[in-house]
Amino acid sequence: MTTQARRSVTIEDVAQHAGVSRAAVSKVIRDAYGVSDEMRVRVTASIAELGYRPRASARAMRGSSYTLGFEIPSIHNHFFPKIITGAMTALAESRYQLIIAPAGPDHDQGPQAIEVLADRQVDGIVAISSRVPQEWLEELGRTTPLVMIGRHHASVHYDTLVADDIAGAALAVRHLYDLGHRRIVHLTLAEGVPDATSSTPHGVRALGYERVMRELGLEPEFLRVDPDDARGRDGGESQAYAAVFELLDRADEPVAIFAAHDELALGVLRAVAELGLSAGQASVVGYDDTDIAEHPRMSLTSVNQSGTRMGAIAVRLLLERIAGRAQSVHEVVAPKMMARGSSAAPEHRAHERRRRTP
Amino acid sequence: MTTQARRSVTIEDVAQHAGVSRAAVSKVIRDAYGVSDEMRVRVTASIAELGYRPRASARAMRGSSYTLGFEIPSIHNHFFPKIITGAMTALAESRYQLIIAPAGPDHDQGPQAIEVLADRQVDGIVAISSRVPQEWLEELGRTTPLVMIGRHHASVHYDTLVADDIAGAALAVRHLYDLGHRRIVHLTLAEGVPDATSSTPHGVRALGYERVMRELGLEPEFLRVDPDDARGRDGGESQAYAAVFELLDRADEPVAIFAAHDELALGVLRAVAELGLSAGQASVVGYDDTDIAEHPRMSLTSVNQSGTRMGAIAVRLLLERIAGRAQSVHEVVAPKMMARGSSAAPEHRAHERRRRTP
DNA sequence: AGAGTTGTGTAGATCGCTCTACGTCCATCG
DNA sequence: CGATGGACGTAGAGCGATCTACACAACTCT
Repeated sequence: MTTQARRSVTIEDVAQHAGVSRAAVSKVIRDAYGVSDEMRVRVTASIAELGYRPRASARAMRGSSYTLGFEIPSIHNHFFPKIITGAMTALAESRYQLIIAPAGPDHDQGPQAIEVLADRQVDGIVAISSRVPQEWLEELGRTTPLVMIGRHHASVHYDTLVADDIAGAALAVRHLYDLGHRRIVHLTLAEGVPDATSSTPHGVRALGYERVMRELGLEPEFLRVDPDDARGRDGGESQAYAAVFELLDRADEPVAIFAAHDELALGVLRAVAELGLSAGQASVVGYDDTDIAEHPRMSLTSVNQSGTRMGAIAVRLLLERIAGRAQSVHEVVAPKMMARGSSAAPEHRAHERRRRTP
Repeated sequence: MTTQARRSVTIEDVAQHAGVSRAAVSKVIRDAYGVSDEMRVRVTASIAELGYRPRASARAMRGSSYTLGFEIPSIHNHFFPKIITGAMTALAESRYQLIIAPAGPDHDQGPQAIEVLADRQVDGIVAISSRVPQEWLEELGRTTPLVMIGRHHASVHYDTLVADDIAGAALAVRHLYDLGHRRIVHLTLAEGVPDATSSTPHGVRALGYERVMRELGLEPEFLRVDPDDARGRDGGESQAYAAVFELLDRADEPVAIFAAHDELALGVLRAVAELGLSAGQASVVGYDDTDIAEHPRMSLTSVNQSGTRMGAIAVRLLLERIAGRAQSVHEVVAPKMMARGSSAAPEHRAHERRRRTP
């Protein structure tokens, strides 16, 4: 294990050490056709002895970089780590490595993080950001294998993977309805926020919410927050808190709140906690079933869209694409309801009319 | 904005379009010396018109890839995103991009994630994993700018950045002592787990704990968990839960538990919640002050080591290194106590001797 | 005026790998 | 026995950038 400090060991060094050509070494490390057993053994030994590691950037120039890139819109939303975990597990035995490019705090940096990956010549990209124009993605998908998570529209040049958000929203609303709630408010992103178009998870959840509410003969009631308002990099938790605090403070009857994702739901729970309301007085349902939801102190009812499975599927789709599949695929996974303590049968507040201000 | 689908636009295309040499274009994009205003304008225009983006892998072959790599040991520990956030903010105005390589679920993959970054020819690496041998890092630091977070030992070939874990542990213990607690248990990682040597955060916290306990005339009492036991990728939360459940179930007197990090503390809180104990009966202090600690439903007392600041400092150190600084630096940041509801003055349990089993 | 400076641009080598094309050896076959 | 074809290796071009020279003006000094 002689390691020379100055310049690190290249394929040339290995070739010389093994007494063969560069091409031969290349074949061995790529497990390509045309290598005898004897040669494979010899080269492998040299590689080990010299501690050689092929440089991804050099490989990327002609062949592949053996790297898959994941773009995640926010490093704070605990849902994304689930996807990554699923992806890493799926990738464990493969020769591919995974790197993550987080989108910057300025949310308009939609494509930027994805470009970072493309510039790095990754062999394929999984992206989640909903704030990226469709055409832009089509363009990218034309040259790079691409899987978009959370796009309800199928595409020609890239694969899409999405949870059935209509069904998920229905699960949430029905759960609350079955508990006995009749005032069910949907907390979601402000219109104008690019996420909220109909093809995005939030947009579709809102749609599903509205649809089920009407089916149930209830009047939809939206509460919208704009996470961009906050320079507070918390994904809307504090906006949700403020908006819901006001709403709940005003309300005298039981209210159920269906938040478009757990981050928002946490803000809701904060307001509920500060107002000292019970789950019956203010029921909360989140979306994503992030790790923390299950904690007994949180006990947040949430819709699970199995992030780990999505991560694994995304990887599978991407590898298929890289392997050559031409036509695009649109996969949909089914969500599950996770009922917990934050939602309960409606319970009327004591008659002393309480009102507080933050 | 004519974008040719087939082969993407290279520096050669830009050069031809602008009627200059490749070298000239290269100078412009690197903002290098020897470009006239007139040329800069012309080239910039061509770049914009063609939608040219330099490929990081090609750049990396001779120059730099303008990429910094962050290795994080676990995608689940909510402390690390804080560091990333700080780093991204610090990097916002620079030409450098940030990518993340998460360590795999198998914890022995210490160096692997770091190697992934090194193989990608990043210009510098910030790594957090404590499960990497010192010599290995020295070797790496010899060839690549490297900042290690959470290493208490200074090094010759890389910079180190650490919070004062002795002081942090003292803050935690003193806080509990001042509340009136006398039985203060330290929940930390099992010996044998590589993290727990004296140079790692957990090792040093344990050391600090022991030291302060003795100063206060109290007997240290360790409770150790081994996160590797769990194939449960939860960073020890479930082990912590199990261990503490048993301890608390047995105890009749108030117990204070100082957990080595918030992830463990959440497990403790889970046990506390299930046993229905008050903060006075079982006080909990965590470490890292992750986002969730501050939530009123959690209200976890925790030691804050300002992850965002650490991220920003790490970036600064790395950029200094890249710029040429030769001798290594060892920075220490001071922790802060965040007292919240999970810790309270000891309160004796009601006399009916309760005992439950999971 | 000749010799330095600057300032600006280009040519061409080079980074470390992969890939195509081709050469060689050897066994098999008509 | 020469042709055929498969197995195994090698040579050398090429990927897209950067970087080191160096050329050529246009100025500025003696």
